[in-house]
Amino acid sequence: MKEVSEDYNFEEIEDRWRDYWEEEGTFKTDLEETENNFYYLNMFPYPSGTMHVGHGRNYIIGDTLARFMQMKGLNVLNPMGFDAFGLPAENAAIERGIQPGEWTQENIADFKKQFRQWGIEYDWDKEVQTHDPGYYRWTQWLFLKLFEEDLAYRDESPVNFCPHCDTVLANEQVINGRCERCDTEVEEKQLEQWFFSITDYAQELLDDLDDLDGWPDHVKKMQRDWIGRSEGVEIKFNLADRQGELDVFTTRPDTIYGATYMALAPEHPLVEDIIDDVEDEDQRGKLRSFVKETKRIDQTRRAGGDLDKEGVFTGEYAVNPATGEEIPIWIANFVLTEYGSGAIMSVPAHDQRDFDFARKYDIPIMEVVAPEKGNPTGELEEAYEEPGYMVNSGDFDDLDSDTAYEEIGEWLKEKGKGEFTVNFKLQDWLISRQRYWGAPIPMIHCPDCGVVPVPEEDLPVKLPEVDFIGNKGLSAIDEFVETTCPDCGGRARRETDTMDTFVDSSWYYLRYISAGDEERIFDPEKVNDWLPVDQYVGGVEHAILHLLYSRFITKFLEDIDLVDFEEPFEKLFTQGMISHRAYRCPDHGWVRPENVEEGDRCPECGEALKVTMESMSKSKKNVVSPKELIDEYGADTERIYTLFIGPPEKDVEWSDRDVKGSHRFLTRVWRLVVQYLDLFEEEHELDVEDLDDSETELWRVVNQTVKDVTEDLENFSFNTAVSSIMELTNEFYRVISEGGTDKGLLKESIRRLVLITSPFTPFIAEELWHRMGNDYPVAEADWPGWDEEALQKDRTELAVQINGKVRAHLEVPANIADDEEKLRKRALKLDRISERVDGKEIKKFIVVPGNLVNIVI
RNA sequence: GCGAAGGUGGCGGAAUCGGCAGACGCGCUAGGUUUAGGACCUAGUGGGCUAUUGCCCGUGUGGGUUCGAGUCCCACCCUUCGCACCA
Repeated sequence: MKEVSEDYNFEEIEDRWRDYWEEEGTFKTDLEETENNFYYLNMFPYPSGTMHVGHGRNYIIGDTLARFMQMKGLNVLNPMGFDAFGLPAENAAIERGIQPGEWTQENIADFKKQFRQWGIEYDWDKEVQTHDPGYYRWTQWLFLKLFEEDLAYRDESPVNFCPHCDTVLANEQVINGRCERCDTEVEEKQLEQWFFSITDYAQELLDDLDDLDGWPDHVKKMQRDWIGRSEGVEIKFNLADRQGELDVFTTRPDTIYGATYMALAPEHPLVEDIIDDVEDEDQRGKLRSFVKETKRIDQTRRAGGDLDKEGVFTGEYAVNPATGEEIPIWIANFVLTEYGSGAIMSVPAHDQRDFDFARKYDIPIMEVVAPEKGNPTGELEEAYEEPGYMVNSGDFDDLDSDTAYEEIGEWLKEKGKGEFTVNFKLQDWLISRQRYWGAPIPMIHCPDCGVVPVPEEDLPVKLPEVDFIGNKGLSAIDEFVETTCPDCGGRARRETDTMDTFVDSSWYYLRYISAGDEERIFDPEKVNDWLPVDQYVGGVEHAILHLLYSRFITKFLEDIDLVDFEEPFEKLFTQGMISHRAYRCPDHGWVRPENVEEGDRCPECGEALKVTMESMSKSKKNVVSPKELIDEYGADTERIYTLFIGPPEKDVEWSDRDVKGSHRFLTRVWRLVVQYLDLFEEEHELDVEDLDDSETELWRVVNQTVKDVTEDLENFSFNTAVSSIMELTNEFYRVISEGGTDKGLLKESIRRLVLITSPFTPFIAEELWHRMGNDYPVAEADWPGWDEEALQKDRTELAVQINGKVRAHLEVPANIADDEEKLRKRALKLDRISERVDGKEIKKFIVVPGNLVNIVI
């Protein structure tokens, strides 16, 4: 044993091994390998600003798992890249007068530095950056393929437009209906834009969720809700006073006899026609202003449901195809233009929304479904939305409503007035952005040939390099816009929209396999070897869009025979966010934790601060920077604390105080191992037979810990894995203090301790591993196994209960732990038991082997 | 409003095929060590009563099932997240 143990100098240690791993190529992956492949993937980041300890969670989890699986003998691919296009880069560029690419590259360099500091190792040979022309060339290629298959099309759609800035705004740039820059009221403008027909895949995207056993249920639920499938009937209503029909979608065709009015969304095409034909000027003006006002109100608020129902009567009527009656057509603010046909038949008796509206405007309420057969409720206080029996429905009376659904549907179909259909909430994917910093949509507008795709061989359509001062996107750059038509060679204009960045990220996981390939989007053979991704990990905020778009693109690629799998991500894990205390003064805003005065008071005014837990963000001044933390404690401490802090799927609170405990643990590991390094310079065999009781117990705990940590890592239970290793360390100290000295035992136990610690805290483990005489990276060592026999105890302690309450403990040899007769005898001999049991009848004697006995009296 | 997850010490959290609640860590208390502080080491730490052995209570609330419930069932309260006029 060494007399003086060297201090744990994490700074020196961590510096040493970063270069070593890089030089050794420890984490390079051979993609030609086809056996034992494991594709682990973290969602790639948007490189903006600098990372804080909250960002670290995702990557620390990934690095820990990748190292673990590598030691288990898997050929692990754990790549990283950057989702580099997007608005913040463009804004930063406008503010600073530089290229968005410059800003992005700086950030990427920062991110890489941070990964390195954390000891998070990637095979950078496989890196992808979505703003690299070598990447977005294939994003554009993908667009062309979709266009070829008629899955990319142009249509009119509203955009947010700021008349003051003369520019289109993204949704997040609109604050309360106003431009975030100049506070001008935002206008809605109709523009021709590009869409992907994701709705063609709606059913498939829904059905295949059932096969994703490795996905969390709540994510699948969110996707199901988002897709929003519902079955119903599309019904045609004749108009009373004009040509044409009014189409509506309903899930309750059985209630058609109760349809007492129609309601149109203000955007419905019929609305304009009707208003134009209104003769009374007052009335026309009234309708106009209602429509205008309702449209003006922020769409999201309208869809949000917190508005009172309002509407106006158009003066026109439709004919109920069931009753033949004329029913009024209203324009109503609660009808959504984007769902169904933007018009509904209203059945106030059996739909609460229609009921509220009818009450407000005195529209008749006709009950057509009664809870009991032939027994209508009469006066309704609220809509009856349950199934029941038909009344007031002509020939369909007394049928149960489910049967009526089918029969009325069929009847309408025969009359040519209805069709069974399926409706989805899912809309086609609007991919156009009127922005500079994205992948240009590779299309050309020719006055003679129309809209023409850029030939594949002309890709990429590169972003022009320009002085970056404007904010109008590509349309303002003449040398980009002006081109020639690939078909006729005449003068033509380029499409100036760029693609939504979700397009970039919908296929990046495929490109890692063929990063840098200039001939094709990827090598299908290798992609089929490696994908689907075995384990995907990222934030739950991407539960819907990113994952749905990726699934869509994968299904499309499967349809054009480029891949042979239908789902990109076999297993999915969504990790929670890290929040941190945030202090806010009512007068002076957010205050940095280190500036807070005694008693949580504001340093400016001394007022009591409001303390809340908030996700880390610069604006709330509550970010914890990895740099300061690592300077004080080292990267290993940050890593293990991040994993120890709580269950990875849950949101957790960062505590600067608790970090100390993790650091203390590493110091204990360090001291423990360093003092026994001498053992590794000599031969010492472990012979389990030679151990005393205390030493045997250590050996048992070593084996148990290896088992627990292995299983915990496989189950994403990092917090309990870390606590097991802490327990093992405590056990070492216990044995040593009790005089345990078996050299074979200590040597082998310490070896295993270092091995199982290494995925969590790779720097300290690598250092100790090398000091133990190994000359290759610990990540290339084999993950230790455990000996089932060593897990068994010789003696075991049982609780002795009387009527379910623990009254005594009994230590017995393990081999009689399930022998009822012997246990009964021994238990009854205990003073504390006999006192209570003597003279009473034992009604029952229950044995839970190895655990407890319960005497019922 | 609908849906999901969850309520466990002073704090973060363990333990759910029903079987000794509170592992591990923080904090706190006492002692040791140190020129001092920090760091480190040892012991203790759910609450109440008790000199101690020990007794009673205890996992959001109230019921229930069971020899035995944090865990299962019923009702309710609260928190967080997601969805939210989808016809």
